Parts: sequence; C-alpha cells; structure tokens
Amino acid sequence: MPPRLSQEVRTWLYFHRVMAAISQRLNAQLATYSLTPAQFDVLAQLFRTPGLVQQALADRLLVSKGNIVGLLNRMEQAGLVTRQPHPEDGRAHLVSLTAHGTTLATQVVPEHEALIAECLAVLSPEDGHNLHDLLRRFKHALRTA
Amino acid sequence: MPPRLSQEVRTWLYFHRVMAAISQRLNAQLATYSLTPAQFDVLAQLFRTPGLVQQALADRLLVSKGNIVGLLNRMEQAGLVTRQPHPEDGRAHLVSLTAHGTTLATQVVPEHEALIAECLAVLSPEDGHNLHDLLRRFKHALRTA
DNA sequence: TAAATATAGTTTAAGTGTATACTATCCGTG
DNA sequence: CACGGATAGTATACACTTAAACTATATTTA
Repeated sequence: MPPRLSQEVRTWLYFHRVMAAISQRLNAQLATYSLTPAQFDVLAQLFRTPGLVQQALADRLLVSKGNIVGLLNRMEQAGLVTRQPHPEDGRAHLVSLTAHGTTLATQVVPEHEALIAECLAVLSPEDGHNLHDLLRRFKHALRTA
Repeated sequence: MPPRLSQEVRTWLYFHRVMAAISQRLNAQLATYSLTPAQFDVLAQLFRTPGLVQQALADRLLVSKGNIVGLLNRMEQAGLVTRQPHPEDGRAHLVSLTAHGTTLATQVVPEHEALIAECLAVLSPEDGHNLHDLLRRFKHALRTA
C-alpha cells in the first residue's frame, strides 16, 4: 500500500489539476479561432507590447528563442504577424501584428480575459483575493530563494 | 498604452510563473537521473499503483492514450518498464516497472517529493496550509462548475 | 447467435518545447 | 582599426502532446 501523500505533494497536484481544468476551457475557446495556446500568447503579447524583437518575445513568454522561430514561421504563414529588419540592429527582427492579427487580437484577447475571470469567479471574492495575494507572494519568494 | 491587467488575469499569470519556477527545479533534479518529467510521472504512478493498463495510466496522468504509447516505448527501451498481455482482456497490456525501474523509483520519488516540500517551504506554514486549502476548494469548484 | 457498439492500443500528422551548434552582427578593448 | 567576446536569429535532433483514423478485441443488444 502506498503511503498517504504529504500535504505539500497534494498541493502540487492540486496546482496541476487547477491549471489543467482552466487551460482546457481557455484552449477550447481559442480553438474556435484556430489559435493554439502558444500562438495566442504571442498574439496577446504583441497586442499589448507592439514591435518586439524575437528574443524579447521569448523572454516575456518564458520560452527559448529557438521555440519562437517556428512559432513565428507558422503565424507569418497564417498572416498574423510580420518580421521586419530592425533599423538599428542588423541581427534583429522586429515582429509586428498584421492588420488581420490586430483585428483578431482585438476580439480574442478580451474574450480570453473574460473567460479567465469567469473561471476564477467559481471562488468567492475573498478567496479570489487571497489566492491572488498568496500566489503573488509565492512567486516573489521563489525568485529570491 | 495597454490597460492595466485585471486581478484575475494577474492571478492566472502568477499561476504560470509559480508553476514554471517550481517545474524548473524539479526538472533539473530529474535530469540528473536522465528522466524527463513525463517519464517520471509514469514511473511514480506505476510505483504507487503497480500493474496498470495503458488507458488507466493515461487517465491518471491526464494525457491521451496515444501519448502513453510513445512514452512507454522509450521507457521500455530504457529498461524501466515492461508490457505484458492482460490475462483477461485480449486488447489490453499490463504495464509494470522492471527491477531497474523499481530501484530508480525508490530513490527518485522520495527525492522528488522532498524537493516539492522544499519549494513550498518558501511560504510560511500558515500560507502553505491556506494555499493547499484554497487550491483544494478551487479544484472542486471547477469540477462542479 | 449475429450485428452494432464500445474500448484498448497503435499510427500518423502537426504543433510545441528544449538544448546545442552554427552564422551574422554588434560592441568593447587593446 | 582589429580582434575577441557577447548577442540575435536560425537549423537540427529529440522528446512531448494531441486529434483523428485505424485494428483488434470485448460487450451489448436485437
């Protein structure tokens, strides 16, 4: 018989379950726009912060720069983004949303954020605030640790 | 200028940051045993619940059955698991840990759980308990919603 | 019993992700 | 100016993941 899991391990499992449940809802919504989660992340980041270089995009999305290459290739193919040479740095490319990408982002980003709010609304406002506060401090404590 | 993100969206971003920070530590530990996170999940599940069928493994790990196939192929190649025909169901395979897999799990699973506890220990015991309680209720609320 | 349906596992195609090595460009210092 | 190290992007190999189509076996039901 396996021993009962510790509180810490159960917390970590809950973490996965909660993220999986929310991600499933979010991804289903994105799928109606033929967007993958990774592509949405790029879209939303460029929507909020136009004109980023690929490395900056990778840093903000917590992925490797090599990952960004294929992602942008597919999104360029889909007509969502364009790459332009950086005016001051011959190595870099400025990534921008196309008109189509901007139009899509204008619709999808607010819907996505609304669905996030809806998922978090299964908690009471107090619980929601406490969770926000706990995770904010958790993130900070992990960075300094 | 992009508008300030809502509390809900920031909570969701914190979820990702915390998950990423902890996963990075856990994955680094697993890498010292040449284990990927996915392979560790299979190893730990079979360690706790020996003799599962592939579909049961997929259900418990929240992945598709097709995913399990390639995962087990690689782990079989590495000598960690074996597939045997199910005695009562001609379609199914019983998956078991080899002696090598069991030995590895005996060492890695406790270390992995200790590292999880260490990561969660950056929070105070009260915060840790509150987070556990919040996530447990969050998970339950998402399931019924 | 025979046919319809469901389930276990596999395969394939496509996307995601990393690490690593490579090219091109930039920048600091001698 | 030249060289040497950092940085931006790309290419490659490998692992992970899903959805969908497929095969084989089991189960239900007419």
